[in-house]
Amino acid sequence: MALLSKACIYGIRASIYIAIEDGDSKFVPISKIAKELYLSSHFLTKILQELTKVNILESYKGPNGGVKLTKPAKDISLMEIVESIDGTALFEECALGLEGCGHYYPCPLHYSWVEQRESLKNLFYTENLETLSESVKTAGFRLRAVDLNFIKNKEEISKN
Amino acid sequence: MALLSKACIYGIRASIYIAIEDGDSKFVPISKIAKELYLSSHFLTKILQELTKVNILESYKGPNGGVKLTKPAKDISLMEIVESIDGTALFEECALGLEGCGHYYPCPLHYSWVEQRESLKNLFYTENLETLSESVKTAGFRLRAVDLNFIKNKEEISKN
DNA sequence: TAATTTTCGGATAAAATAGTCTTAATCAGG
DNA sequence: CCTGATTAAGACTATTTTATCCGAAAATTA
Repeated sequence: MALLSKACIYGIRASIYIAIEDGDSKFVPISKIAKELYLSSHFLTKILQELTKVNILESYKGPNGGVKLTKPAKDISLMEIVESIDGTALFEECALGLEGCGHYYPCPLHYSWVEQRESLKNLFYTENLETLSESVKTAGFRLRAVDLNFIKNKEEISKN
Repeated sequence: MALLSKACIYGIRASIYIAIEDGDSKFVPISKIAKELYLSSHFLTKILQELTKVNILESYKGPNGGVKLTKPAKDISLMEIVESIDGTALFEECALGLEGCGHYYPCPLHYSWVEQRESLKNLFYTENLETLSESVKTAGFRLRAVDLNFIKNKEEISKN
C-alpha cells in the first residue's frame, strides 16, 4: 500500500508541471502534460476535472485551451490537491481505522500516530506548487519516470 | 485513502488481541477474536493465514485449537505485521510513485518525504505487541469500535 | 468410530480504484 | 458560418481490494 492513490500522484505531478509551464497565466493543454509526464491523457483529463471542480484549476475549451491555475502557484498547497483527490482520511483518521478514536477513547496507537500525522500534515501544508516547481526548474528534480534500462546500477540510484 | 489497508488494520488489531489473551503461550480461536473485535471471522481467518505463512503466528486445528504467537509479544514489531500484509511500499517508495527516486534522481518531494518516511518507519519498528497490548490492558485503550449512538458529542470525542 | 471444533483454501461476489473510449460541446481561424 | 482542433463529461471495461461462503482436512472428545 502506498501513501497516495495513483490518481492523486498523477494530479500532483501534473499540477507541478502546470506551475512550471507558467500555468498561472496561460492555459496548458492536458494532452501536452500527459505526453511530457508519460501519462494517459484520458485518465489525466478525468483527474484534472476533479481539480477543476474544486476550483484549483480553471479549464478552457477549444484551440489554445487547456487548464491553468486559478491562483498563484505559491498559494496552492499540496494539501489542497491531496484532499481534493484522496480526501482527508490520511490526515484525520485513526491508524487502526477506529471511528471516534481520540483523546477520550484512544486506540493503542493513538498518541504515536497523532504526532506522526501532524508532522505529515505540516509537510503537505508547507509544500506548495511554487516550492515544488522551483526545485524542478532550478535543481533539475524529476517529475517523470526514468528509463531504468539505461541505468547500470539500479540499487545505487535508489539510495536516499 | 488511508495509511493502511483494512486487511492490515484487522491483522494488527487481532494480533494485539492475541497478545492480550496470552497468545504467546496458548492457542486463541479465530472465531473468538472475530467476535470480540466485531470482525468477520471468515475474512479474519484469511488475513491471519498470511501471518501464519510468514511465521508470525502458529495455528492448530481442532478443539482447543486456534492461533498463537510464535515468539514473545515484545519481539513482534508492528513493522513485521504491516510488511507481511501491506508490503514495504509505504516505507520504501517515492511519495510521487517515481521508480528509482533517490538522491541521484530526486523528485521534488524527495527530501521532505524521506525524512517523514524514516520517522514513520521508526514508529512502526518501535511499537510492538507487548507495548500495544499493555496499553489496552493497563490503560483501557480501545481495540474495537465504539457504538457512536451512545455518544452525545461526536465532535468532542474525536479530539486528539 | 462418530460428532464436534477448528483451520485451510478455493470459489465467488461486491465495492473501490484504475484506466479507456466515445460523444458532445465549444472555440479559433479561415 | 463552416471546419478542424480541443476539452468536458460520462459510459464502459479492467484490475485490485474487500468480503463472504462453503467444503475439506485435521485434531479432540466422548
